[in-house]
This record gives sequence, C-alpha cells and structure tokens, in this order.
Amino acid sequence: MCAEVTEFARALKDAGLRVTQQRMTVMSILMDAQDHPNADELLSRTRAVDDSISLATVYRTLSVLEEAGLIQKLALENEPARYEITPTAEHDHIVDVETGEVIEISNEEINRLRRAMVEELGYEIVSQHTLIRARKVK
Amino acid sequence: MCAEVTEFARALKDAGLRVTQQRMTVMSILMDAQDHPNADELLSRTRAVDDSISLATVYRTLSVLEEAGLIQKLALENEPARYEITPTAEHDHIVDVETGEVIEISNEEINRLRRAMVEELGYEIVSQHTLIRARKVK
DNA sequence: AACAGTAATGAGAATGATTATCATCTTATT
DNA sequence: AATAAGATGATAATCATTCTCATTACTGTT
Ligand SMILES: [Mn+2]
Ligand SMILES: [Mn+2]
Ligand SMILES: [Zn+2]
Ligand SMILES: [Zn+2]
Repeated sequence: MCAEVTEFARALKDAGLRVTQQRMTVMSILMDAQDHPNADELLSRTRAVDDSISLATVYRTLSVLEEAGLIQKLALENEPARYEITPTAEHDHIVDVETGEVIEISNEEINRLRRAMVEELGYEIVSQHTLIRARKVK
Repeated sequence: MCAEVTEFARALKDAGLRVTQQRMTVMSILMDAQDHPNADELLSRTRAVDDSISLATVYRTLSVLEEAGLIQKLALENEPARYEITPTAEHDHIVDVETGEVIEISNEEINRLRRAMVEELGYEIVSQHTLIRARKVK
C-alpha cells in the first residue's frame, strides 16, 4: 500500500514481468530486511505472510529481481548467497569471520577510483562488489 | 626443483602439513597458471602430471592451501570457485560477462583506503576481494 | 464479469559443486 | 625397518540451486 510497493509493481511491469503475490511478498520482505538474508531465510520470512510460497519460487523470484536490477546477490565463499535491495549508494561488505555478521561500508572515493579503472580498460560495470572477511581486533 | 618449490615445501612444513606429491603437484600447477582455474580444470592439469590424483584430493589440497594462506579462492556468482596463488600485490578481478574472461586490476590507493576503513571499524582483514562483472564497451 | 492465452507457481526430482567416509597408502619420526 | 598419524582415492552423501510438469493466477480482451 505504501509508495515503494506501488513503485515496485511498476518496476516489474516495466521489466515485462507479471505482478504476482509471491514477487510482491519477497520484495517487501527484502525491503523491510535490515540484514542480508539468504534464500531459505527468505523462505521462512515469506511463509510468515504466505504459507504456501515455495522455495523454488523464492529462488526464481530472486533471479528475476536480480536480472531486473532491483536486488543484488552477494556470493560468499562458504555459505549460500545472500540478497539485498539494490542500495541507492553502492556499498561493500565486511563479513565477520567469527560471527558471520555482515557490516556495510561505503567510500565514494573507492567507488570513483574503481569506476575509473574499469572504464580505462574499456569496460562498463554490470555489477560489482567487495567482500572483506575480517576479524575483530581485541 | 626450482627455488619456489623448495620454498613451498617449507611453507607446508611451517603450517604443520605433510609434503605430499599431490600437494606439490597442485601447487606447482597453480604457480605456472596464468589464469584462474577452477577445481576440475586443476584436476585435468594435475592429471597430465600424475594421472592417479583424485578430485577429492584437489579439493582437499585447495582448502588446506587456502587455510595456510598460500592460495586464494575466488567465489563467483554463477560458476564454481576459482583459485590462484596468493599474489604479492593484492589485486581485484573483472569478469567479462560475455566471455567469462578474468582480468586483474590493481590500485594501491584503493587498497589503502579499504584497509583504513576496515581498521577504523576495529577489524583486521583476513581476506578480501573485489569482483567486478563488466562488459566491453563497443 | 467471464475468457483466452500465457507466464508463474508448487511439489518434488535432478543437477552440480563440494564435502564426508573409510579402507588403504605415505610421510615423518624413531 | 617399524610405528603412528596424516593423506589419499574411490565413492557416497550433502546441500544449494535449477529444472520439470501439471496446475494456477495474471493480464489484456470481449
Ligand atoms: Mn539460513
Ligand atoms: Mn571447468
Ligand atoms: Zn549490503
Ligand atoms: Zn588474480
């Protein structure tokens, strides 16, 4: 009912996709998420709203939303992929190797430098992310 | 026989690991590699040297070498992980989304800024990598 | 509002990368 | 050479993700 939801329905239509209950549910869960849930975390959250949604649909929805540029997939090294709404300001992630916690960091200067390097090589960025595995210094 | 190989045997010992034929083979293949092979690419290259090596051993060796800090694993979004010798100068990767080609880029300023941000948050970097999916501009 | 066409879904099977098991073989040490 | 511990090869198991297919739900049109 809120503005973002209407906006999201429009984004789906613009991408030539149908506006389904399942897609709306997954997307709204992701909009509310303050963390970076993986597919089966999303399944359990969506099931609190619609208990008939399937894991296959969660995965299909995630692919489709990613291709439409609405969400981003984070490929980690030793655990299932996590997802988040495409952030307005691009940011990178620190994964605390002890706790698994994901922390967001962002630095415009880094983004600028990175973009410049890629352009210099004659490429345009499709997606990009930095994953830092780190441990808290005691 | 060359210097790096002796060095590598020492690195294994220092890590409390046995120096096996298979580990030496996998490591030397990686040292010669100019690309970023995945596990089964490594299996076929190692089999050209030792045709009895198994895929399980390739994976076990890769884990062990990664834990020892001798190699790095690159987690991609839609294909099996790739591996490379831990580079002397840290560098990032562009994956050409059309061809799958991996290009290395490196920028000391970015590394510096990134390290500073992580430190400021009270963390120390365990590993880190930037993956840029990009397409060639025509 | 009912209809037709087609995309999307749910359930579960299949796939593919990676890890685990276990008997056998190597390595390192005495 | 004998020993003990670790590593390997073969293969089964696991787990995340994708696929199949019958059924259902959107969407544009009557
Ligand atoms: Mn989970
Ligand atoms: Mn391959
Ligand atoms: Zn984030
Ligand atoms: Zn590299």
